[in-house]
Amino acid sequence: MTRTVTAGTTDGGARPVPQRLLAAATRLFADQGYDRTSVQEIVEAAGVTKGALYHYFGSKDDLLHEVYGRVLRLQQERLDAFACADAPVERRLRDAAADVVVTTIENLDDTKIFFRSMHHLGPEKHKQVRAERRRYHERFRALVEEGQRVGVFSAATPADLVVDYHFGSVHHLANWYRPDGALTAAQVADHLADLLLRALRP
Amino acid sequence: MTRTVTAGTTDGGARPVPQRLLAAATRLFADQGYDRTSVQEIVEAAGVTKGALYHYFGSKDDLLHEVYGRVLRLQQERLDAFACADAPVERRLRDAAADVVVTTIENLDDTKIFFRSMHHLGPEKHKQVRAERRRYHERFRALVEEGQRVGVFSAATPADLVVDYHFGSVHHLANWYRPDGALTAAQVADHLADLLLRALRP
Amino acid sequence: MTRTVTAGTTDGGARPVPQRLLAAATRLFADQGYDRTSVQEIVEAAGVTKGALYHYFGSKDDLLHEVYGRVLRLQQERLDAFACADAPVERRLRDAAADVVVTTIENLDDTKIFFRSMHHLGPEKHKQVRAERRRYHERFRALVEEGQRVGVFSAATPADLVVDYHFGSVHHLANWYRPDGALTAAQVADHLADLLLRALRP
Amino acid sequence: MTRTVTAGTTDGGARPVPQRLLAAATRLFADQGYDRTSVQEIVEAAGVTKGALYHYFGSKDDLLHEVYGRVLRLQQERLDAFACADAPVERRLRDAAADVVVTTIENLDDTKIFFRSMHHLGPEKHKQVRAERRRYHERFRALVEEGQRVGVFSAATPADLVVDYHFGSVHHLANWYRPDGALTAAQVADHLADLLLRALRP
DNA sequence: GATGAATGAGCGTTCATTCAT
DNA sequence: CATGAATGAACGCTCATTCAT
Repeated sequence: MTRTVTAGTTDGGARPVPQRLLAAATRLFADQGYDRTSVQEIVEAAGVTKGALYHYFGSKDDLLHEVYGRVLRLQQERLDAFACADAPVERRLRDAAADVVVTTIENLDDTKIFFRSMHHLGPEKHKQVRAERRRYHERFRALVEEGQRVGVFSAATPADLVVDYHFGSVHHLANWYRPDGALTAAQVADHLADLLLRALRP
Repeated sequence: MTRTVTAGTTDGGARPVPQRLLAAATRLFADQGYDRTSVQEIVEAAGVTKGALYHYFGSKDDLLHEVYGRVLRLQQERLDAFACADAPVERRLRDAAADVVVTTIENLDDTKIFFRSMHHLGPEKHKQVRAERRRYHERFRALVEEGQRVGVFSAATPADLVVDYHFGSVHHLANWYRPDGALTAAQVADHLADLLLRALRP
Repeated sequence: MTRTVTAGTTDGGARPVPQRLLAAATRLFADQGYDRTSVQEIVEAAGVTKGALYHYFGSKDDLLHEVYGRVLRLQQERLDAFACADAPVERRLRDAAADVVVTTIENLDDTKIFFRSMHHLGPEKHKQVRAERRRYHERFRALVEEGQRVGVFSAATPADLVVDYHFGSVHHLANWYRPDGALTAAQVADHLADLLLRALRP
Repeated sequence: MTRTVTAGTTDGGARPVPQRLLAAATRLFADQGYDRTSVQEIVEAAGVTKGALYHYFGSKDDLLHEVYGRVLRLQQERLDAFACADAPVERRLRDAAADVVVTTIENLDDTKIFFRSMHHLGPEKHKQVRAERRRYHERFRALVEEGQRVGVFSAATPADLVVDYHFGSVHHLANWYRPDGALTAAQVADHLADLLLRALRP
């Protein structure tokens, strides 16, 4: 029951309330988990009251759903761009595989939320997110299958499993990657894409 | 599925109370998440009362900690066995990589809990689990490094990253693997170990 | 169902805003009760915004008070007309008793609100309504007493009690009368007036 | 989800907690209405905490349901006793009609709640209460019909309507009867039963 | 060893009302 | 005239934990 947001606040150039709420919720959900984050904490972090939150969002669950919508839209768009590029399939897969790593690292909070809190969505929203996730998976799988068909990738492993293998490592980034660590996002992306392509060598 | 009776069973033939509680908690935590599972649900599922739970466990948190202890112990033991085996390093790594997949699938509930509920542990228990997890990671990494040193594995990718790559896919199993799906645990393990080894080909 | 336009209608042909609000509130209060009806629901049903409601009415409470005012005025007027008619007292009482039944059934929503929501009015409005109600009661009682005095009605029962006996059954209509039931409003009115007159036979 | 209450408190001879809660709720519901009475008020009046209330009752709604259960049971039992008595039908109806007045006056709070708050029950409980109420109505109607059949009562009015006529006045008692008024409960009962019987004279 | 009544703090949510525009 | 964002207080309810028995 998300209400459409048309205008923002005017007080002193601050970001509009719904965006402030979404940002606060994203950070808190990622840090503490969905269940451990109270609505009170969110509104305090955003500097508004509960009433304001429920003016823009139908429920705490809705807030989570919005986060999912944002990250799903972003990733799908980027994947589409790479998959449709005019390049050999091994190049397109490599670029897509590396890009999802970079994008994930740049939005680590969203990713943490994505994989840890999916089951907190109500059944209907859960189903919707799973469907969008599925589309994403299949787009990626199509690339792998294309490469296997034309013979540049080994067909020893089912394409589905290959996709889950790679996404597993992407998902796992939220568990170990630290921005102040030894590797930049681009370096990690390069290595992980490399591992995928090497694993697919015929 | 162990049936070892260690402490005072009162109602002849049933498993002792602490084990019944642990089993009930494991299933419920995996199905609904730690926060969504009430102590009341656990004791009802185990067929005891709250008093009994608090007799054996100091807190709900303790219950979770016990689950972690069990799975960590199990995985460490198995890895140690494979790592110390008398075989070429590529064989030892392959066996270890495949075994963690099988073990994970056989204990999917524990794995779900492991990755989704770590942040529910209190700080000191959290630290303890992370330390044990680290030891496990390093044991595995040592195998990769050994292979790289002796030249049977490519050294293009840092060993740490290789380990996280593989464990990412293992962790991800809880998100997609279904016992009634197309592939058996052994087949999945074979494929994933294969992908790892192929990615490491010099 | 009046279509009298008293104040600034803006959107050609629709009833003015205050009347739309009052009608919406009446229906909702009767269906769900005063407390279960939110101001938001009322304004949505009336097709206006909250600001508009608070422009015309001081509070939600005010809305309820208006409903009371309308029904009280209507019933008092009708009773006065029957009581002052030029006819024998038994005829006048009978007609008045039957008319209040018909009027009540024709405005069942108002009646539901009347008896269920009186205690939701603020103290001074409550007192005011009770006073008007009292006047109505006394007007009716006067008819009974008149008949008792002239001997056409039995004086075995105090007139006050007779009035409450009849009004009890009128009040109760909202609990059981259904427009699609076996009896028309007129038939019910006839029967109830009959019972009253028969009970008063000397 | 009412839990069965097996034992009470031991501190100082006070009534057990569930009974204290029920008594407090009854009084408050009658005085202020169901919606206007907060759970907080109830527990404060009963001298316990919310947790205690929810230990014994599944919901606020449950509390209301218990009140209904008590009054329905009581009235049905009394009606049954009078209806089955060994006496002419006019005597049995008169006694039953008078008794329900006395019982109602003695439990005016319950009656207020009964007629004003029925629609606050959830659909399932509502249906159940309506069914029990229906049984009561039919038992009473059977008495009227019996009298009409044997000719001691006029058959001019449908028996159903006669019953609603009388119950209307009983229901209405909560709106006007005051214990410190001019009439005792027995006197009011006598008069109202009288009116009913006189209305039914052939 | 085990019970279950009771606590107390906190939860997500609702809502009549206000007020700058 | 009318809007709708925002408030602030209250709501019904949950739950891990304690403790007298």
